[in-house]
Amino acid sequence: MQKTIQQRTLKTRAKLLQAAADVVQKNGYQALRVEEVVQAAGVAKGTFFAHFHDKDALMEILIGEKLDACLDQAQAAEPPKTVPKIIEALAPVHEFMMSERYVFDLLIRYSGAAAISEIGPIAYCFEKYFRIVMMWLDQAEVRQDVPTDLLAEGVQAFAIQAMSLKFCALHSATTFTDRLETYLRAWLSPAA
Amino acid sequence: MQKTIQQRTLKTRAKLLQAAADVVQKNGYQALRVEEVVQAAGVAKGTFFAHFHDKDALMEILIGEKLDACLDQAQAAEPPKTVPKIIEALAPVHEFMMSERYVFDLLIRYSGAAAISEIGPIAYCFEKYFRIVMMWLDQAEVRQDVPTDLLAEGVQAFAIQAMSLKFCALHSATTFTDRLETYLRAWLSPAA
DNA sequence: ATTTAATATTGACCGTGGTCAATTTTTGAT
DNA sequence: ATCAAAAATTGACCACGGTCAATATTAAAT
Repeated sequence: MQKTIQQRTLKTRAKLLQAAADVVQKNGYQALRVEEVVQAAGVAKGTFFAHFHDKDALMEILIGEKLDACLDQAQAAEPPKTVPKIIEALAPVHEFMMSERYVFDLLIRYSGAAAISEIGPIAYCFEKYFRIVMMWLDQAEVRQDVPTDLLAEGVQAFAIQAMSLKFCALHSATTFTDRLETYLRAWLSPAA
Repeated sequence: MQKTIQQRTLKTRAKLLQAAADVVQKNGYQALRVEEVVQAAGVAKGTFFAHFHDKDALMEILIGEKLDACLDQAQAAEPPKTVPKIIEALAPVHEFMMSERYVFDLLIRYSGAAAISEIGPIAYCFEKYFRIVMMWLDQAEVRQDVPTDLLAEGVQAFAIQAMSLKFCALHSATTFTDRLETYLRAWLSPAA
């Protein structure tokens, strides 16, 4: 079983990705139409699905790339040691995650790898988020009666909860940041 | 502005809901096709959309009803006072929420009311979940340094996190119950 | 009983994601 | 250079959710 990847394959894929990025740039993720992408890329519709399993797979790549960049940005800063600083450091990440309802839903849907053999770009980002927070917590003034990895998982859970509520009219009295701060203070503060 | 609802409206709606429930019974939620429902109900496709804004709206009703019943079941039992008992009491609820990937995704998507004026069945259930847990926690041996409503929100957040990971091949080593127990012990235990 | 206005139903039609047999292009062997 | 097998591309076609102008039915007024 041999598998030669032709040059044009890479070219076509690049064209599709570029075209898709352009389309997103114009109207956001939610409004992206496969038809529009293939037209902009100058290929047939079937070609799209020869390169990406479905529309979601393309979205995973586009959104994953962006999210990965946000995570890099967060990681580049000085490791935060307090709850407000942690929230501040994660701000670009959370901001992007909440930028569109569509984006948030897709992120949640693909946050876990469906199969071990194939970790998608978004599941990878969630792992990265986890690792970054864990590293921070290792050197922050937080409760020590619980393992750091568990604390980091909790931060992720609370961040998602706070983001969920952000899209919820019922709880719009409190801002995302304030809510997350309340959560994390209760979760991370050292036992009195 | 008067609005007379005709008798047949109620009848047609009931027929559609019954037909939909039957279809779900046979093949689950994920596989439900609007076409199949209207055929089983003996009405035209347009009629369906005169009664429900879209397919999701029907799903919200069907899934919301079922979830509400599960919550009633949980509430009927003796108020649990320990973490394992709480998890046990919530078991039927979580079981249903995880019964299908499709169900879980839809629940998350509609967990927050999009508009204050119109709280959907699922958002209502999430509120109910929150209220039940809060009542339990008021009389349980849990940490007292944090308001009960915040504790209850946390339980919800951790439950969702644990369910998410249940669908994730990467974290399938631990069972849902074990994971949730770990989370809740760390979150609810009184400060040492 | 008729009329009329409000309400409900219909089904042909559309938009969009996704499929696949047929065709074209590339690669490697001779 | 020629040819055969593998790989990539094409676009007509399908599935399914959703729309809407036309039609049918109901309820209330006379």
